[in-house]
Amino acid sequence: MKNILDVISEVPAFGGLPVEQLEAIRDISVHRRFGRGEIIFSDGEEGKGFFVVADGAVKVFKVSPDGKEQILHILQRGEPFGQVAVFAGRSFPASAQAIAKTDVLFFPRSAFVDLLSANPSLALNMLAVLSKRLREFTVQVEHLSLKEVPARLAAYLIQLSEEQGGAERVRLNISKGQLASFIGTIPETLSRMFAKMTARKLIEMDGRHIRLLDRDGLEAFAETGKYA
Amino acid sequence: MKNILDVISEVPAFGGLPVEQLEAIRDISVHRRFGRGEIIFSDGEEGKGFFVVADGAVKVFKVSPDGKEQILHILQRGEPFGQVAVFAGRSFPASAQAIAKTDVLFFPRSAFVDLLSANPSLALNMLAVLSKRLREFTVQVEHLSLKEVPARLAAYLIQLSEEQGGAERVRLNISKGQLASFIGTIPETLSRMFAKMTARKLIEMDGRHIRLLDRDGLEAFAETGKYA
DNA sequence: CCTTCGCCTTGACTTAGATCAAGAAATTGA
DNA sequence: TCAATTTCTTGATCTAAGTCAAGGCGAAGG
Repeated sequence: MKNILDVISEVPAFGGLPVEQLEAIRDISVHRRFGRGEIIFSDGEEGKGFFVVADGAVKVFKVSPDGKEQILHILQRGEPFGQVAVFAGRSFPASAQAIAKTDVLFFPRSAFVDLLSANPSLALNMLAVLSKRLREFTVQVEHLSLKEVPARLAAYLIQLSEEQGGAERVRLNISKGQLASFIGTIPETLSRMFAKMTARKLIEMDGRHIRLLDRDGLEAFAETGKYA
Repeated sequence: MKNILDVISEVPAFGGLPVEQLEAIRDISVHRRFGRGEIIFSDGEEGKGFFVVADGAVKVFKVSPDGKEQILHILQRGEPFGQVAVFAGRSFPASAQAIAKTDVLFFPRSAFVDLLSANPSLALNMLAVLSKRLREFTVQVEHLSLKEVPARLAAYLIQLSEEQGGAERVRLNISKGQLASFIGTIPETLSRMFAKMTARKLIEMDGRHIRLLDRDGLEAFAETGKYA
């Protein structure tokens, strides 16, 4: 893993802070490492602090009594998770698991709250981060409730392409099974949708690589769920 | 409407603040009134500030292209809404409508951000409010994705009873049509579920009043969606 | 008091997507 | 490198819940 201060300075939530601030943040952080598949915390567990992904990737998810899972968020380098337990209610509202070998920084609650109290701009940054996550949730609820699976998948692919610089050829950063869980369906259904979109010449698939052949078609598809 | 300072002092987000603080908050607030059915803001619109319900009730919702709506939140007196646009991205992530004659207090962005900067404890309060809402969203996503309609309805009734002091007889504070939209279904389906739960002697209905006859049964139902 | 309008309920039917089952590919690790 | 395990795909079937259609019922106004 890189120098901790470098990692911290690249975290959006800590953006625009003076160096002394970043050093103070570094000084309260604790480095921890998780292997692929390791649980970082579980739904309902008491949270003594929150985390930032330094390297690797983490999924945050809920599980139903019969074992089906819904992924709420996939976190990459620089993204914080577990803050809800720090600012309200103390318990984690979902579970978190490393989906690759992962380095995280842990920030103990009280030390971090002290920093916040001394630092309005850090607090405003955190408000921005939580607000962004709330915005993402509104989209997730909208999708689950008002859109069908093909539309959710199309929207995901377009978003993925945007994250990867608008490339025509995108690479899934998670397995198809995980993707199914993220968009709120099961692998069988996802597989059928990929087949259907391929047949309609909207995409072309090669393992984890997907070529977006008809972005306008996909966008129309994401909007209405109907074939253009 | 009551004295503005009284309203502000009862807002959880402003809890525990000294009087001068509350007065400063009052001094930047703008009182506005909306009739039943009036739109307060629309999805995507630029947000110049956020709101607190002083009296009445507000729904925050998303609409699909074909007009179906999903309610994200019902807000009662003292609850803030529209903060996301203030702290991240500037546009409102959903629409808001008064569902009764409603008084709101409006807080302009920059004046409020100034207060936050000067006031770490106000910022911490806001972090707690946003975190609470994030927690609610995790439950909503879990319900939409992993539970069936009867389970979502049972969970809603139990929550409603808790909000009304654990009473056995609860009163719906929204119409059944709105309730359907809130739990992510349509009025016809909701109606059938009520009929089924009544037949199973889990509840007894009389207009907007519902008697919870078998709380354990409902809780089991909320958990598994199966009849105990 | 009766009429009207919005809200709710009930019935018949359709459908998106889940489940069950089996096999094919791909990854892992010995 | 090859066996083992996991992940993905495809087919057949099932089911929860949405759609369409028709009536009932209660609150609000003439």
